[in-house]
Amino acid sequence: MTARTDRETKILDVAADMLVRHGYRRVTIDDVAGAAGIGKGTVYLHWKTREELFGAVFAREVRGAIADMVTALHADPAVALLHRFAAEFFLAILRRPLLYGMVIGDVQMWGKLVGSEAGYDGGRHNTVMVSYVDVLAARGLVRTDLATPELTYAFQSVFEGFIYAERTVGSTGTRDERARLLSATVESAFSRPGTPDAALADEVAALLSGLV
Amino acid sequence: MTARTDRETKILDVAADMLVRHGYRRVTIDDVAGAAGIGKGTVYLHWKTREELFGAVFAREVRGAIADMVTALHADPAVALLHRFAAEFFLAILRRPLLYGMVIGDVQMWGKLVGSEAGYDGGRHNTVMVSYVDVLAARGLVRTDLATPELTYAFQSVFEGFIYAERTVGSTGTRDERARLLSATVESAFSRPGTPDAALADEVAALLSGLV
DNA sequence: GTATGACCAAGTTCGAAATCTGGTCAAGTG
DNA sequence: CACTTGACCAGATTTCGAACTTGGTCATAC
Repeated sequence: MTARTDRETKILDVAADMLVRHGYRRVTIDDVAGAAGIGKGTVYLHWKTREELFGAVFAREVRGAIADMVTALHADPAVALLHRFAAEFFLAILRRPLLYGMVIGDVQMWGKLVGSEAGYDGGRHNTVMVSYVDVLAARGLVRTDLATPELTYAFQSVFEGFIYAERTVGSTGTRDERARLLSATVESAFSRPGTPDAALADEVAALLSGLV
Repeated sequence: MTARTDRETKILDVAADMLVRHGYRRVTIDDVAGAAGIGKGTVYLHWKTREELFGAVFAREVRGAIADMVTALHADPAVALLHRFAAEFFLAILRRPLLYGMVIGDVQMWGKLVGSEAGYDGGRHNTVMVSYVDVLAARGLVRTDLATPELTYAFQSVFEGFIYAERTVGSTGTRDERARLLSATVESAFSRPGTPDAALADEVAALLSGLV
């Protein structure tokens, strides 16, 4: 059955590539099948509709970014700190044009799938972020004068502000420098000193994995 | 000549109202002239093109928001502090649907005028913000471990992040509470303790007025 | 000198015909 | 028999010219 999985991977690779290059509207199932070297009907053995196929492309991007975060958390538990987390996540998104396109709502790229929760539950995302911040709060790693929901809202606003600002060409310095700027901003805005251990990193990684 | 100015005001009032209600595409010069009780040709005695008319509507919104800021600065010099400034400006924008629509790039509302610098110079806006932050830096009212351009970039990212977050319905609390949350975020992220005097407030007001 | 609305060219909308494409499934393949 | 395929079709999309709308002008009216 691994041949089937390989084929699935191949189709998603092709679809992702064509999405980046031509955008949702212009990519047909025939195109994808052709470029993958299979018949159109075969695509439908994997996904019931076109929307589901592209939803799967998106879901894989999300899984990739989360996997990056989990890896980073294992390599260095300090990534569990809100400002380190922000910088890593920022880069994980910018590294993936399709993910970035979805976050900024690029209609040319994602067509009607923008903000359609295609293969991803935005409400769950929010819940997970609140839980994460709550875990940090319990360990005194974030400021305590703001309730967790407010702090999470503020953090997400800051984070998305930096993501959106990437569109502006007049950006300062390199992408890494902007990640560090985000980190410095989040650190002084929300973080409190402390050193996370592996257990905390695992807990955060587990939370993220719940986003599958 | 004041009759002419009155008429201009009337036309802009009508055009602004129709923009909010129907959006750029649906508002014709005939509509505006009709609702203003004048002939179509008369509109063209004030602006050379349709685009210029709506650009003037936008420019007036900007002037209104800046006037609010100048008033606030005079009423309380502490508004010159970055975090106070952020909260005031945030509310000044949200108070004006047309301005808010332009900031978030509402194409339905502003049509092709979104991001077209219609009657407003975005580059100048940036320059002014850098100058403002520089003034604060010179007085030790913001953190000094970041260069002014970086600090300004970070501030604007945070600010716009909170503006964009307003679109999300799942916002916490009231608009004023979110303004205070923005203020608290900016304060700990960028501000340093200090009390501005009237001279500083005037200086900042003058900078803003340069944006006409 | 000032205001107007009939007028016109350029742009937009409309509708029907032509084309394309998501999704199915009978036929083909190994 | 399990799997794959592409011809096929209905519904969606595009095309294209005709009908209509509207930005902008200017001769006329006041």
